[in-house]
Amino acid sequence: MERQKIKNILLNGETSKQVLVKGWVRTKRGSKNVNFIALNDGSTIHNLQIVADVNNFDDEILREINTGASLSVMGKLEESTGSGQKVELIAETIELLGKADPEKFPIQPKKHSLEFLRENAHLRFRTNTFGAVFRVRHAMAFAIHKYFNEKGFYYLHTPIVTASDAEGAGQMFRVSTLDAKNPPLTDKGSVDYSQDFFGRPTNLTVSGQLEGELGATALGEIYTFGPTFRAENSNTTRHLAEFWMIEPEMAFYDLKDNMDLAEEFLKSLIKYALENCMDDLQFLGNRLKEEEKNKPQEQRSMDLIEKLEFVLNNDFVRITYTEAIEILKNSKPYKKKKFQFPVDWGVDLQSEHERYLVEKHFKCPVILTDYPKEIKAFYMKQNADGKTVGAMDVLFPQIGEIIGGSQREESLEKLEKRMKEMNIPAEEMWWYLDIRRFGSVIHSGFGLGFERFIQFVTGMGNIRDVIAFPRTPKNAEF
RNA sequence: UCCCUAGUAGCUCAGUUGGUUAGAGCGGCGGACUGUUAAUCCGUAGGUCGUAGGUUCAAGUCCUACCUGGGGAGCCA
Repeated sequence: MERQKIKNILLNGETSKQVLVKGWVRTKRGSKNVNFIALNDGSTIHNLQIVADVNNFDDEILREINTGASLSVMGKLEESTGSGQKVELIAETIELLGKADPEKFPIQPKKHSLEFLRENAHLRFRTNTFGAVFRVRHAMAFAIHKYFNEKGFYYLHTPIVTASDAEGAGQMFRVSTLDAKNPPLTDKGSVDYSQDFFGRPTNLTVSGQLEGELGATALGEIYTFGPTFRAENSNTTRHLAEFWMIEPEMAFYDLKDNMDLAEEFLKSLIKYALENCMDDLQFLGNRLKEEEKNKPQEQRSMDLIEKLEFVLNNDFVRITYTEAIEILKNSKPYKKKKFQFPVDWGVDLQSEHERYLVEKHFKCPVILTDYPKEIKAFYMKQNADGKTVGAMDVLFPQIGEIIGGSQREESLEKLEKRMKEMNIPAEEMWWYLDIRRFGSVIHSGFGLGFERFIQFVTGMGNIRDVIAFPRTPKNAEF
């Protein structure tokens, strides 16, 4: 007999039919004559209720059906006489596939703190919350590929190991096969990387963008979706040392095209989540409400599903950096000196400023554009005013910057000049400059932090709870 | 990296101005129960109070250092 998924049975199972299911026990309840087993197989957040007549089974096997144990159950699907579920499985045979010692299995049928579950990341998939998060995460990854594929973008695999350290996106992880205790040295006493595996210093990538531009200026539109590594000592709810990033890069796109794409892209993902993950989103929404029950009203977040629908149905606000500075200077917290950091044209916006704009002033996702060139990367399109560059950051409530992107400088001359000003070694990046030498075109792109986006969709407050095995400073367990 | 905060039973936490033998709920185990919904009821076991020093007649409680977690900031996605 073929095994059926619980999702399928709950959706369109026919009563009086013989079915076979396999899964893990969430709880077992019982009385003298009958035992109820909530079985979950990961296909859905919902459990299938198994009804076991005590008289039909050995005491031995019933005793070993504990939370966490795995079972194979065959029986007849029937309408449930109890409330809480439409159908239930009247067990005829139960095979205990794997025991779970109730004294040792850490996941109990009760509420666990997210901190505790993080320390049991290998088992936390077995909880409702993490089951929901990882099903949604999968759906979003799939929706990303679907969106770009339908738009004619090509999925480009940019390298994980890179020799360029000029990407300017923070500290990198060194990749080396040299003996760390006793590395070969040059005459001058520094480490001789010419003897290393690649014959030069190499690192894990901090961005696939530069290689992405090479692909885009031939294939037209590409995107990357891969792991990214930053060796920053960041200890926040929004940072990981290893995270996943989506980086589309498009030839012939100017900054406005870039913004249009970013907005349409985000909305299509949210739409996909609402259409395909409603069960899980509802659970996550309730979880969030429960968690925030003790918070004062004004600190509570909007209902998860309402929030997603709101973002889907409203245009993102688009303003320039200069306009944002004006708004901040006229704001109440600025006048009352509530901001901790200064607001002046030329300084980078702090999270408190971004939060004010998004959460208080506009109450809506905001795209900020045209930042001062001094606070942005060398490759961004230099605007005619000589002061700003064609950058765009998409700011979301609670998460902050979810997308960072720009139109890229396509003029070889201007780019080389800017690199010189910023002390970026042009010789090492000859390949990056070559696309400006040969058939240069305007082009744009952006990077979406996948985990930050999953935080937004699931309402999870800590980025470590939306990736299976988080890598953070001092933590690489599992 | 900086600031704040926490670490007591398997989990979540209480533990008074330092004072005798360290507490609860949940979970586990044993039993009861006519179909339960994180079932309920009765009983029971379970602790090097994060680690190392120090102050004191006396430290879970006070002090110092370190470790780990959480929140915030910076850096960024």
